[in-house]
Amino acid sequence: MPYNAAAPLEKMIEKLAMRSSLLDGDRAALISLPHSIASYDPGSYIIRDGDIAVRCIVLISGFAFRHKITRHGGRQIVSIHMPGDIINLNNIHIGLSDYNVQAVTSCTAVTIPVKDLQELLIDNSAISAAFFTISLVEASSYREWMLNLGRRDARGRVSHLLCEFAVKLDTLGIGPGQSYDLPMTQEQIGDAVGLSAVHVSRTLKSLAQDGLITMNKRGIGLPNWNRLKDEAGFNARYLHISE
Amino acid sequence: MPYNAAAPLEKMIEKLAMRSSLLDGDRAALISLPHSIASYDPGSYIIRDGDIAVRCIVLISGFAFRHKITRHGGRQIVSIHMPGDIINLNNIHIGLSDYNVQAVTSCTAVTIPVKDLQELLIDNSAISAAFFTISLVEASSYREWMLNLGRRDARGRVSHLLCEFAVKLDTLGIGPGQSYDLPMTQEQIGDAVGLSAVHVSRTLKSLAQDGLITMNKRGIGLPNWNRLKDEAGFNARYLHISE
DNA sequence: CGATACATTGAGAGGAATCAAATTGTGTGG
DNA sequence: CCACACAATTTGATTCCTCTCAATGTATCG
Repeated sequence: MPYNAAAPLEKMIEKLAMRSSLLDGDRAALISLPHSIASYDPGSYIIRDGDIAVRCIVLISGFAFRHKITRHGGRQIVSIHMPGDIINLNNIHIGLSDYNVQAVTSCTAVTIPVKDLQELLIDNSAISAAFFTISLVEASSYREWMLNLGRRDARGRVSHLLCEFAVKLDTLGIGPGQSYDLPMTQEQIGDAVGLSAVHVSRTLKSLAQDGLITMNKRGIGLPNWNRLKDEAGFNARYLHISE
Repeated sequence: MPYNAAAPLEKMIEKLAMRSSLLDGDRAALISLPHSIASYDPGSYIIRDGDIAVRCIVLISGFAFRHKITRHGGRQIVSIHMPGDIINLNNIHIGLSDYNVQAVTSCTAVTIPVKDLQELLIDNSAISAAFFTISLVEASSYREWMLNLGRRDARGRVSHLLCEFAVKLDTLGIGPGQSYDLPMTQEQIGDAVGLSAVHVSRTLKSLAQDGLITMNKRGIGLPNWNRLKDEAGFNARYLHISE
């Protein structure tokens, strides 16, 4: 059952289809890509800065993030990835990794030889356009994160991250929109928004006190989506989820 | 003289060729793209956040930057563009602009209908790969900027920007590497690295006092490239200039 | 029940923002 | 060549935000 065996790739295909219309033939071409399954423990590195990558890795379950580290040890998380994401999209055309990818939770992934993907892109312009578009949307997200890091205060930064998470989980059909499990420690949140873990704690508490969010354990509740969005200056447009 | 008339496109083609090997046929296909010339005054907007763009714009001379603005008026410059850059690469596949582009100096540009570019990408996989790669390199640069914004102090941020400028100008053959004209005000530098103009002034002075740079008017001298690189934690790898 | 990881809280220090003012640079026109 | 206006930079004083350090609280798990 080749089709069934390829079921994991469906998550990636759905993401691609969100970005560019794919015909049945395109889907079949994607499913027939040679690939294998890998799994990763929480905290383990999937890719290391400086690696030469020869396989593209598609996250199937779990969460992972990309990060970079300064010479002084400062860590910056640059993106957070969910099932269906290609966690090293750049390696399609650039061998050298300029970031680390680390599993947040237990992760399973599909790995595909870059060579095979490149050949597919040469043969199939629709799929090529879909991958290209994914990369352009990633860049859009990076721009919004830069705005967050450079020009918003602590409350704005944290609430913006919470908003983005809510919308992306909702798109995946994971969270109900009202509340969700945040699979990150406060230290990781801090590394994503350029704050210390301590200050993230304070900021979350402050947001909770003002009724913008509720918290229990790792769960985040969004009792007042509009006020949270307003605090964050959040506009989902940059995610280009539906045009 | 169709070839001559298309000379402006050469700048873009060189940048594409840096990223992916182009054959003579590929170059001919690019040169034959329909296009027209536009020019922009310093400070004028070339693209506005929210626009639906139907033409791609290739900078031929001058400098421009992309920026985003928060609800409270905070501005974040997310990238700085030089001759040969496509200043709205995302519009190849995404119509809606999520950022502004503003001319820093007087600029001339070539504009190409998106539709024609898309058709070219469908027909020519080598050119498609080159554009895709450009986008991936942009993303790499964004990641480095995020690290700069989130996890470096004022001196590190400013010196990192100066290093990036030096390397990019050098690649273009504009600066001699020892010194160059920085075509940005201190306010613009601040908006690029997430600082106030006042603090940029202080930081530049501090760098100059320590002998890392020299300053006169808009000119920046780099008397000690190694020490500056060290201060910035700069490693040009992320620019993927030569693999 | 300790061991460990994560979260909370407080005190203090420091970096950068803001506000305000002075200075310098740049260009224009008389 | 000077006077003027305007933009950009520099400097100082003050305030505020966030960090660091340290201590404590709270789960979770073997």
